[in-house]
Amino acid sequence: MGKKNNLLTIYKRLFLCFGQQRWWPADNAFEVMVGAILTQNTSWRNVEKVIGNLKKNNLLELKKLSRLSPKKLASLIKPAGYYNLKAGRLKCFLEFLRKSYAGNLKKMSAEPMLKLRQKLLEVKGIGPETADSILLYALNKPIFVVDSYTKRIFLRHKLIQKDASYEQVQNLFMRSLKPRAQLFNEYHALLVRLAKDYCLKNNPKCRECPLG
DNA sequence: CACCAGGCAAGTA
DNA sequence: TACTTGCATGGT
Repeated sequence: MGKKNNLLTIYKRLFLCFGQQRWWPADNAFEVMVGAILTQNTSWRNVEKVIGNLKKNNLLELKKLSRLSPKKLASLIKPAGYYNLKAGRLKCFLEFLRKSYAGNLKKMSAEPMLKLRQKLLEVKGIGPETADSILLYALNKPIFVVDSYTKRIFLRHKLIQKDASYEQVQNLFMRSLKPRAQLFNEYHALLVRLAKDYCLKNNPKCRECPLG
C-alpha cells in the first residue's frame, strides 16, 4: 500500500471532470515564449488579439520582431496592455535569445533545465512564472508552473500557507509528483480551468467545486 | 460604474 | 525581508 498522494488524487479528479485542456495553444515554441510575456497579469483573450495581429503582419519571428523599434512594437502589442513595458521586456528577451543561442531554440533547449531557468530569471521582465511557462510549455521541460490560481485553490483547500512563496508551492508539486512534463502541463491547465469555471468571485458554482 | 486578467520590478522602511 | 506602487487594455 503506497503512501497517499493528495496531489495526484486531485489531478485525477480534475482530469476526469474536465478532460484534456490542450495547453499551450500555439503553432511553435517561439509563439509560446512571446505569449508567456504578453500574458503577464493580462487576460489570454487580449493576448490572442496581439498574437493574431503579429501573425497577420507576418512578424511573429525572432528576426522580424528584433528589427522593430520599441515604439513600433509597442503599438503592435497594444491590446495586451502594459504595452510600453512589455515591448521592452520582449526586446530584452529577444536579445537574450540572440546573444545566448544565436536565436536557435534547439540550443536553448539543450541546456540543463535549472541552469536555463536561472538564465531566464536574469532577463529583465522574466520572473518565476514566465520562466517556468517558457520551460514547460515552450520547451517541454518538467517544471511546475505556479500562478495566482494555483495558490488560491490550494490555499482554499488548506494545502499551503497563505504566505507560501512561489518556490515553496512549486516544491510541493515537484516533490509529490513524478517529473513528467505532460503531467505538469495538464495539471496547471486544469487548475486554471477549475478556477475559471468555479472559483471566480461571484460565481454561484463556487459551492459545487469538484474538489469538495 | 468597479473589478479583474495565465506578473514583474523598483522603491521604501 | 516584507510591503507598496506603476504599468494599461478589454471584458463582465
